[in-house]
Amino acid sequence: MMMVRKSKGLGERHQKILDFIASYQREHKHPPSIREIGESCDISSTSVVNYYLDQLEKSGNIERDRKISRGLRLTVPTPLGDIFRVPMYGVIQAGEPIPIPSSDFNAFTPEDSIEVAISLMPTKEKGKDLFALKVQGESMIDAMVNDGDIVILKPTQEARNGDMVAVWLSDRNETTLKFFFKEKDKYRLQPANPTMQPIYIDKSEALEIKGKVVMVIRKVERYN
Amino acid sequence: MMMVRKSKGLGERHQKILDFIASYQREHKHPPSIREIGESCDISSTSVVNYYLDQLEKSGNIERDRKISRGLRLTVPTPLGDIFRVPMYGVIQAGEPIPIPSSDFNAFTPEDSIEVAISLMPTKEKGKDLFALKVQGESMIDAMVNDGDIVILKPTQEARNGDMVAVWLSDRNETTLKFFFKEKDKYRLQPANPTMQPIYIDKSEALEIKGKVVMVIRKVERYN
DNA sequence: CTTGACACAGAACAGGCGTTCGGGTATCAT
DNA sequence: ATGATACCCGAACGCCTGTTCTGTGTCAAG
Repeated sequence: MMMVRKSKGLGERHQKILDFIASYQREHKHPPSIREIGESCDISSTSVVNYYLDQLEKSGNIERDRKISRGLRLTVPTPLGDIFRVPMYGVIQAGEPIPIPSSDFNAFTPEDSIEVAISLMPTKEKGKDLFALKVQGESMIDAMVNDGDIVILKPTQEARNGDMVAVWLSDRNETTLKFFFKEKDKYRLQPANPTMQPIYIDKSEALEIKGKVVMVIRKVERYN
Repeated sequence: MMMVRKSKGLGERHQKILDFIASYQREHKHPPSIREIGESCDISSTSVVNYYLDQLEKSGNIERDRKISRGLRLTVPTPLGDIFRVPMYGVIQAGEPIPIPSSDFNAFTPEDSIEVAISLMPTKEKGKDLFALKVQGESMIDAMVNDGDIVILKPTQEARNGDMVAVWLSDRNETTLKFFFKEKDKYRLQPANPTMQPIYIDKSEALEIKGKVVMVIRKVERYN
């Protein structure tokens, strides 16, 4: 029978070392030395630290530049704090409902995500629940959003006046992006294009706010 | 009279060291040592490298952790390789010419720049000469570009058919963003909004292409 | 011409740091 | 009991690296 002294994968010691590297890196802007890891994790011998680092490297948790001082870094969690990864959940188009993320945390694949510099994020909208959709079709030109644009949304069912929202009008079977205003007995949906007229939705009509638009990104490719 | 051996600020050597640190960091994921800097920049003595690093630290270009191997990092240009810094050169609006960067390298202040994740850059358009402009006014709605949007441009005087260009029509005293097509005896400037009609510019008219639009970023704020 | 700031070289020092080696001590299967 | 395995210690080795000190040549100012 196999020995089960440690739960086969990462032991407590491994995790502690990983955590220390991350926090040390945040604080000092550079990785710790072997001896510093040892002190922090109550390991009195550098060889033991080295022993664990070897394992962490084999298991893919860290990378090491041998022979180079402090030449180790975390691989998995992308410690670089300047970038924000937003999962891409699909497309948004006029005739289809908006694919919003399921309530539980589904592990999103990094392949299907886009990166945004956090300095570009508006108004500290840095909630971890943002998601992105790719615009399909030219049905949202009145929102100044073109085919192929990427819209970044924050899932919400409520909106404040002036927010740009993604709504599903089930009566009309239509998805649209508009600025949202609640008025006396109706909702006013104002296109982003100031030359275009708003549409009014009676409160009796179904209006499902699916998310708030935070950002639009357009990679300008060749005209087709 | 003052000595003018070096142009008072950062000399050529300083810049070379700064560049080397950035490229080394990108490649090795950790900063270079003093001796590595020396080899790369043709400085045979570590003391001279140290001498320059001291100056770069005093001038605020780098930070150093003394006594610690490779304990230096760039402060200003964000050496992390996943992000791209684009200088912001001003505003673009219909009635004014486009402020293109002066041909010589003018040191841009990081305050007036935006960061873009490198993974967002279209089609390897990662030339170092990109610049950004903030759109002022609602005169470019036919290009699907709204007031407050940020356009990222690549300076050029020529365009291929289908490129989206920023042009200055001196006859009309107008700046505009359009898709560019060269036809028999005229230029066709096609709005991004497919519901709008193109305008035609006779080749006798002055048409100055100032740059190619690479990307448009819109931070969606509250409607005003 | 002298002075002094400046840019640089070279060497030496000392500590930082990764590496390695010989030796321990548990736990578990045979 | 015995060996295998995992875990751990301490010390030594030696390169890596930042630091510092002495010296040299240049150039502008007094």
